[in-house]
Amino acid sequence: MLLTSYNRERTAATLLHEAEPETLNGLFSRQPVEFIHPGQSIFFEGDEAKHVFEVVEGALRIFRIISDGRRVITGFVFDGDLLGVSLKRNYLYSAEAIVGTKVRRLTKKNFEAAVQDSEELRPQVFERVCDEMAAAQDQMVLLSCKSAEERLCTFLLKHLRRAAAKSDVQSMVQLPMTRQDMADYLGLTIETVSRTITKLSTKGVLGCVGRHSVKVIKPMLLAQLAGDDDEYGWGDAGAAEDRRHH
Amino acid sequence: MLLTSYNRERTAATLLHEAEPETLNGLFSRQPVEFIHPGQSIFFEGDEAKHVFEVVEGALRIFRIISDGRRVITGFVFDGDLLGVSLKRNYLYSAEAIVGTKVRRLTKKNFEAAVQDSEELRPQVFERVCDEMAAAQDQMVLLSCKSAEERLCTFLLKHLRRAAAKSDVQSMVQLPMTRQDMADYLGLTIETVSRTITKLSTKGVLGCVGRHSVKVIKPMLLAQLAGDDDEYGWGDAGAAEDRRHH
DNA sequence: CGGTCTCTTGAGTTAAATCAAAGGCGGTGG
DNA sequence: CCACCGCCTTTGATTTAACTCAAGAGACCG
Repeated sequence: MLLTSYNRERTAATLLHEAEPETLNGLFSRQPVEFIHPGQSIFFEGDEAKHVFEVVEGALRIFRIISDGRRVITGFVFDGDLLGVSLKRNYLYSAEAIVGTKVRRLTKKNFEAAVQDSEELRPQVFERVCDEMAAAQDQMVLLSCKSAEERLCTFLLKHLRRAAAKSDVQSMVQLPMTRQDMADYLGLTIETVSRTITKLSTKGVLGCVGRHSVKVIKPMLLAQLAGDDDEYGWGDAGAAEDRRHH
Repeated sequence: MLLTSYNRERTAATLLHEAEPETLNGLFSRQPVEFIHPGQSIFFEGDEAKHVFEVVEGALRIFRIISDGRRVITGFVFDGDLLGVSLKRNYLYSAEAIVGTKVRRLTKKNFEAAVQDSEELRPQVFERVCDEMAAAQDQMVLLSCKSAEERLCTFLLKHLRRAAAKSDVQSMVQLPMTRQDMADYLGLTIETVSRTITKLSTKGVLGCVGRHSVKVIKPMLLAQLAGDDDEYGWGDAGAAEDRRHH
């Protein structure tokens, strides 16, 4: 609602028989790009969910403010991600740019109409929603029982994989968000985040380069410290020790 | 895979033009009912997600076992709920009956075919998935920053509302799960759950009746202690105090 | 009625939060 | 280009809510 262009939008029918390979992101390709300044919001928790957004470039934080004024970040979205797909009537969270960000939008109505009519698009939406659910589950596991160090390592590992997938410079991870953002995302305080990063740095797992990027020196150790053991253990099933928390 | 009946199933086409009002649960109405004993699983994390289940009666716990043997319960499902809708290829969690439970199943293939072809069913699935996402978000908020007391009150309140919606006896809440289940769901230990319930009981908020049900005596106070302030505060916007955690 | 399993209660420990202050990065203006 | 200022981050000291360990009490079953 703070945005400038009230974009003229193509109808669902127009959207359809145009793009050749029919990708979800393709739906947005003719929409005007909107620039969001750092700290600016694209919608607020409780707003009517009128639009679906595609992030073209940049990064946003997705968060809720709870009764006592604290902020919980439920996720970050980056270029290529969609925002606002799995919502009924209202946004359940606010979305705010972390850095200068470019987005495109479609009305929810047009987005859904286009998806409904396409045999190709429907499974793509389904897949995105499933991924979102899986991420939410992982986050619940993290918040339920991981230690501060495990949380940070899990977080960094996720971003390392993102970077690797985009074939960026090996082992360099860009972290556009602040320490406070990480704290609010990981269910920790800023001090604990800072101390834990320092500790990982001291251990030689990683090296900080400025405030917003780290170089991962020992990715294997990082993965081990994350405590996921990616996909249930390494075969020694039934070794349910009596470990409890942390 | 532990189940007995390898049900003959109607085809998607057959499923469709039969039920008059076309509800999601209606899809399952002709499927055979399967009985699940307490502690028995209907599927395991990692299994190929072949079926979608409708819970007819009873209660199940949905959980993951993490590398060190601990269990994280990501949700409970009760009668009327569907299980296995928002999954791609494999189950992300195990599902185990808490008490004697009745379920019906459809192959994922048939379920999805039936849904795809129906203008009435598609939005119903979408709504269920949205509710699931919303529940996951709420749980993240709970795990991120709520105290033990707030967690328990939030949990009890949710179950109180369930009971109220089913027009059961006012203020009596059935809790079929064990204290350990609650602990694994709320990110606490069994001792903390027990102590917190005792404290709430001492305060006169509720009274325990046996192990598996409580009588809520002061529902308003319970809601207050849950710390949700259902939908961002009561108007005093901008009163972001300097409160931090718990 | 006795056994087993679950739950409660107590005592002590700990990881992370809180409170407090110093350090350093980045932007601005002289 | 450099000095200053503000904000973010780091580091230190202390507190605390929840965890761990341990033992006893109560519910439910045959």
